[in-house]
Amino acid sequence: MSDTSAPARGAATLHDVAREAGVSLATASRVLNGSTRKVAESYRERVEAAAEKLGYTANLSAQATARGTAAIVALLVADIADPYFGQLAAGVARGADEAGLVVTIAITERDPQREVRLVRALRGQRPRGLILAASRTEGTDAVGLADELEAFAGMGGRVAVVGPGGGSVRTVALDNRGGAAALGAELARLGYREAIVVAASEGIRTSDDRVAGFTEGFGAGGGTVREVRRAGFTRDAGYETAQRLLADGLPEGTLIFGISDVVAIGIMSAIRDAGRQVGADVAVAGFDDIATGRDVRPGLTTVHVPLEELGYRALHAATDPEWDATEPPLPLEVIVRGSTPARA
Amino acid sequence: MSDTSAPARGAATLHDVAREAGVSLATASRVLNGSTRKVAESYRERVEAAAEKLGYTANLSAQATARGTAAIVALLVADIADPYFGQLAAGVARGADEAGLVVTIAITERDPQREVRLVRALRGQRPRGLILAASRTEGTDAVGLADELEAFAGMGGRVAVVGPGGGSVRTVALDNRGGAAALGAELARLGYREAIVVAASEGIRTSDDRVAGFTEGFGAGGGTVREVRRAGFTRDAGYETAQRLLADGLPEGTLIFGISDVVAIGIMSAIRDAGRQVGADVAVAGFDDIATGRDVRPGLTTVHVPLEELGYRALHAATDPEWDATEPPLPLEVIVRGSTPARA
DNA sequence: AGCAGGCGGGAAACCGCTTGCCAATCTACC
DNA sequence: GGTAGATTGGCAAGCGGTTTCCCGCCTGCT
Repeated sequence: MSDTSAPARGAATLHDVAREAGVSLATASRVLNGSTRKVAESYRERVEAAAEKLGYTANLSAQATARGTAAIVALLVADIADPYFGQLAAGVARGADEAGLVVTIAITERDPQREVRLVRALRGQRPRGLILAASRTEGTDAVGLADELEAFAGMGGRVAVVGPGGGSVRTVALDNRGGAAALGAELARLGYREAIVVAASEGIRTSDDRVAGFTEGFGAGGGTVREVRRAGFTRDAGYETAQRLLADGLPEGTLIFGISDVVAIGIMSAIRDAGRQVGADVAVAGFDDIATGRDVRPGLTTVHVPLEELGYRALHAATDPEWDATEPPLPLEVIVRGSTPARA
Repeated sequence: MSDTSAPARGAATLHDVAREAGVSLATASRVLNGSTRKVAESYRERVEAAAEKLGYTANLSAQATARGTAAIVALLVADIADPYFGQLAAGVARGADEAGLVVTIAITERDPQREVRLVRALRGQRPRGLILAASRTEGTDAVGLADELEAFAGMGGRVAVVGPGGGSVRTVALDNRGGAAALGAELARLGYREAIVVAASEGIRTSDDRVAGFTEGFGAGGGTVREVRRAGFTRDAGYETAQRLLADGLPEGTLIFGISDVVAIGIMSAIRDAGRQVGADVAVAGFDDIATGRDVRPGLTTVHVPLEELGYRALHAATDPEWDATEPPLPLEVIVRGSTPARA
């Protein structure tokens, strides 16, 4: 089908196109890749025809080498199978598509060491920007992420972190603390008085902020956080922690706040598997509002985070030269569903 | 922190490293990037020290330009927020990481036009391989995907498609038909006699195969597929279709087979929202065994597809020079959960 | 001691594309 | 009709690496 005058071997190069069109390399380049210089209509047509005929596609690597920067944005997530990151990635991908950028993705598996290695590797691509969406741990970061990021910034790349940022990097803020406080307040209003929080380990900002916010809001409403259990960000961590909690004996009417929806859903499953009832018996709340929260029964009470939009914004933070740092944080919204019925 | 003898501007280049180490460009290249040629230990050390000191990272674009091929594998999915693709992508990412490849991802949004455009764009990266995971539509493909893929293969790239493949491309097979048949048979055995299938539009191979297989297996067991409703592959499509189905009147004991878990979960939600019971009242089954299927109640009966492994295999199909096309397809397994209780 | 052969460093060509600069052609105005 | 100025091709020098040769030097064998 497409064997017209097949280039000897491999892809057609700009050279081939130029020759085919009978113009110089420079002219062909100017026609095919955005250049400010004008090219006469007749030439332009010839070049375009030749390119079409040869099925020419610019070699992005060569282009990047010549231009010194690649039309790439790198995305670092903890786990792409996690719906939280999936939705976020969708937003990033949409923005990238609009901006004509390619997105490369890397998985940290929540391992800080790995994260540093990956940033270093991605740096090699000379991407326009780098989006860090893996939950970052606080301060010290003994392993040198900061250095690596600095190096990246030093070569002209922009770094955007979603979630608790800080420092010089651009941050797409998420008011974890405020959202959790609102959730806590609402739950206190619904009549809950005792809560257990299933969080990630201390030092993970996202987790810490949510715990702090929740404690604050719930406390202000007259509730007490009886205990903070440390788990992880996964469904299974939630499941297992809840199992232990249940084994220890969980009075009716207790509320469990899972640090994220994924965790909360694991908790719900454990409760049901133990023969208890989610809702009136043991209430559960989460955070993020991932799609699944609508489909479990009872529905999961949570704080809505516009994940897709978050990713979209992160993309822009990581690529727009003039990014408005003052843009207001995305609004979070408490969503009450059946997993936390009002207490009598 | 890292200001030793900061390169004038931008990243350190191999040039910088060579100069710093007092060796030639060639030697530095040989030390830092896999070369078969040996370099004396003393030189090697000097170069490595220099690289370390300067925080050198090879410019992948330049490397790709010089080598003619990039250490990249491109992944095309319909929707990265969909857990099916998320898990698949996780497998791809794992394999890529092991192989030292970077993965770039693109979203087709299930639009064939877009898909062609994306393949063309990705081609520009000269990736080692391309993984097509977006459900492909049958035959004709008026828009020229085949040509585009051929062009890609022509320049030395490998194409792997997961799911119903065919033609010259490498295929990571999934026995949709057999799996669905097994599911149908099992459900018939459980006592179901009437089923409604909620599928995607005709022409989508994955959907067609599952419908055919299910009809076959269910029929062989004595059941009848009363109707095939056309929807899409999304949760909402399932939800809405089920709503209509319910409005039309759904006799107790009916079984609804959703073409994928995502669809089936939408169906379950619609049933419950309509005040009916999932299970004894209206039974539901899906296909894929996404993680969420465990957490809804009742649990979703489905066919287990090792998605992560599927992605992992796809990665290899798309990159290994000698890929064993005869490798047996991944085993599928029917998983019966509460959404399809045995009928009296 | 003499010579072949292997080892390994370095110069330079090249990968595909961009872009600064030069020069040729064209337009316009006096 | 001549000349200044504006257009717009094309040449060639990069961009940061890789890799082919070439060649000097060290071994080892006779």
